Amino acid sequence: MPKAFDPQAIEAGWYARWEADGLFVADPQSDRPKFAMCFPPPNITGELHLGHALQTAIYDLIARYKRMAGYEVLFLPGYDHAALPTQNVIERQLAREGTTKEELGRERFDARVNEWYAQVGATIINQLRLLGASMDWSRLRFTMDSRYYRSVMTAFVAFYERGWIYRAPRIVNWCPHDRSAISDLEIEWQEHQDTLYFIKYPVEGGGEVTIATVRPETMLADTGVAVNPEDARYKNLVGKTAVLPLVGRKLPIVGDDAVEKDFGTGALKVTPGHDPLDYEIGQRHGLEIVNGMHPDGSMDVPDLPYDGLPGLEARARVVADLKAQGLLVKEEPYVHEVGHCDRCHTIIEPLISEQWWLSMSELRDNAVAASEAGKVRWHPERYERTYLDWLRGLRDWNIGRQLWLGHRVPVYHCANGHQVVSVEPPSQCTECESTELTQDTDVLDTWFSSALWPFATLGWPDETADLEAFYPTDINCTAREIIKLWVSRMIMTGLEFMDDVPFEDVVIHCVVQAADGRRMSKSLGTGVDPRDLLAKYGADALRAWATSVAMSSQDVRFDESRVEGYRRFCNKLWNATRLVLRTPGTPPSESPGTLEAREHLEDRWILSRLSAATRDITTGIENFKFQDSINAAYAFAWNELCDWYLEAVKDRLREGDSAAQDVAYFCLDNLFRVLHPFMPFVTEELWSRLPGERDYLVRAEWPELHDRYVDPEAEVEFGLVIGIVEEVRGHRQAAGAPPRGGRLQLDGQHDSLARMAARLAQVELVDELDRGTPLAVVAGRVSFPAGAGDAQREKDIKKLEEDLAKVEARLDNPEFREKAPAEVVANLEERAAAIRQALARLKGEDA
RNA sequence: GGGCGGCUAGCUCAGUGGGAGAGCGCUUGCCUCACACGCAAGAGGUCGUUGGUUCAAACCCAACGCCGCCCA
Repeated sequence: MPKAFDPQAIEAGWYARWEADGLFVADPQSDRPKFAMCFPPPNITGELHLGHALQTAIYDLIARYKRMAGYEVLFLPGYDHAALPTQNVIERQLAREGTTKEELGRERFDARVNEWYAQVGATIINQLRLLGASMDWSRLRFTMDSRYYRSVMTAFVAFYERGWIYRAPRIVNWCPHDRSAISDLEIEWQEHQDTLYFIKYPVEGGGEVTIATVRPETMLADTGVAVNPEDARYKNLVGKTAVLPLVGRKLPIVGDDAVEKDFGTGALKVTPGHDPLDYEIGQRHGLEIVNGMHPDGSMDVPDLPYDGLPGLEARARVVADLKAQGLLVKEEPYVHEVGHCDRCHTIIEPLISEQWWLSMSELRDNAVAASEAGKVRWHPERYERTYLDWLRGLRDWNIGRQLWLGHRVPVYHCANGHQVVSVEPPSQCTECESTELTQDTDVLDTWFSSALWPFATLGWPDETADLEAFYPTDINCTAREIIKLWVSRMIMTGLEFMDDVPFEDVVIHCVVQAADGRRMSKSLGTGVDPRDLLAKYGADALRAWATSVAMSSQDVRFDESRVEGYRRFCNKLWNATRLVLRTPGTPPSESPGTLEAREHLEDRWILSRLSAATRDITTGIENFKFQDSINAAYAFAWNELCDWYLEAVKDRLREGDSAAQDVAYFCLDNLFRVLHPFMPFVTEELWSRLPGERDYLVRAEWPELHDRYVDPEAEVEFGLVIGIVEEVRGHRQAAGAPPRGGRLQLDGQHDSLARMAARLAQVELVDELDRGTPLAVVAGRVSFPAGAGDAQREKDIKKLEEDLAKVEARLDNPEFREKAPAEVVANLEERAAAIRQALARLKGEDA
């Protein structure tokens, strides 16, 4: 067995064996209780990032734990076509090649997309394997698979037939680069240094009104002017008509409460075609809607010199012309938030557009009711409120996108203007029997298809065995920002089509930031590639780190040294196993387990600690407090098993003592089991090296809590041994004595413990100290030949005296004695006594 | 403007009412026949500020300050 742990040497081999032996394939017919999770499908835009690694680690730890705990586990993988981002990636590639999708045409573009799917899909799958994700690859799903496609179409048609899908013109967020509507959840707000322009609009019958705007080019589509009816400055203008400069259009002046008196001049130009608030004002006052923009963001103002100009150029021309006409009153610097497409970073233009909408009223109400009935539990709980607040204010969902990539809306238009909606392409119009049918060119918002993920992946709308066995799934784990985009929508569609919530627990994990607190992103150069970390530290270390931070109450800054720490932990496990394995003689045939005849204190102690650790690790996972689990396992393995137990039994092991072997193997066996969900590779490897017939650790049983090994007496006694050893070492080092040697005098009360301590501390036991300066320790006195630690003793005495003063001050307070619980008072008194005793020994008085 | 989270050791973070913790880093001594990816011993913190509740506050309440996220 090599001296050091090398993750690269073992990881690929184990994953291949697990997969080849079908350990992750779920059986819907199994008698075991079912446990299912559908992995959130990563976007097929490229490689997985550190956030995916963290999420995968959480999912997989739960999957592996449940598998060991006796469940039939389905952990279903897949990926998402992510229409808008993927189209962006491919368009960028085409641009580098000097072409465009329009030049390519639909058909060749589709071929190109399919190539991309194959390539990136393979990359994603490979990365999930490298992380050790125990996914059922036989059930791999892609949102563009033909089966999945049919699920999406079926859902659309079902909604349509309920009358919830309709087409209507509304203000939407338009990305001029992608030439598509996007969701308001896909907008990034950035602060811009802009200019606020003050422009005079003449009023018919004399006078003028000055408005303020940061987007003067949109004035070309103005259809009104609005003022607050309470505003004394403008009261007399309401009902009059302004004349739009540069255009000459007549603009009714209306009074509307939505106008802020304090902004700009208090008078607002109203552009219902290009601003959501203006749209509402326009609706209230019956103002005309003018669309002044082409889909690519250039101006659509026929007969005006600005027609066809890109937005910013039009702005410059408009401003120059206004200035020339003396209508530009002034310009002021102005800082405000501007919306950008979160995929291509183009400035979003609100514009009026005809879109497909899904009515949310009933879906929303059902989802709210389900939540209020407690059918979904949130971890941490506070996210339930965030979710509900958003849900209650939910408006109809724009499900249409004007993209080339995605699920085409299953709406077919016939030559006579009829509309047929059908899962399969119809051969003729249902109304006029025309066979000239063309499919609507819109595709669906990607979230429409991913909203169906927990049941479409299981075969819906067919009544499959998987659906029967595994729906509803159990847990969904994701980042905050996905709650609205995805989690809420899965809950709504699950209730609608499956009549049940898609999962019972929602686990929200933290977001990993760069070390300097900035967002991790490739474009900022702040990203960390998980593959580099895997190469340096191994999958186990990366996963252990991920699970230790995932449930932090706020986002965490990435700290590579913590990943490195877990690699060292793997190495520690490796070497602890080496130590036990080199034990001579035949290992106990029935190990682990025949541990009833325990004579040695250290055996009783470590088994008691093992029981406590197992309990902490198990409850940590059950309560989604993964950091508690990994911390408990780490502390047990390193600070108890390695630092104390193995040190204490080294001699026994060397002599082939079968009880010590038995306990040591039992502890390692159990430790590898409870660590397996966190660090699957190294635990599988080491477990397989333990003696005896062994199947895979993947399907070994989760350990019981071993209550019979809980042994408070052993914990107290071994605690004393530890105390003596630490004190001896402390004094020895303070005295500048060599690491071994010195003398310890027995006190007659703790002699057997002192003997064990003397062995561990490598100090000589004597009946009577004869020279050197004696120093007191719990079980006697210790002395060292050279120097002796007077300075240390003085420090110790001082510290103890301070402690004692604090404790006594509290005990002297009559109110404390009166009102505090009796056990608290007793506990404090014990502490005071212990400190006094220690002081007495240190001062050389006999206690 | 509203909401949420955070402020604890040099760094990254645990810790929900009675003795301030971990990992890494730092100092010192050790290649002790599992491990130098190690062993041992240490140093280091008025728990953001100010009030309040309580016999007792890092923890509960209020206000404020700063950092971050979400929504408008």
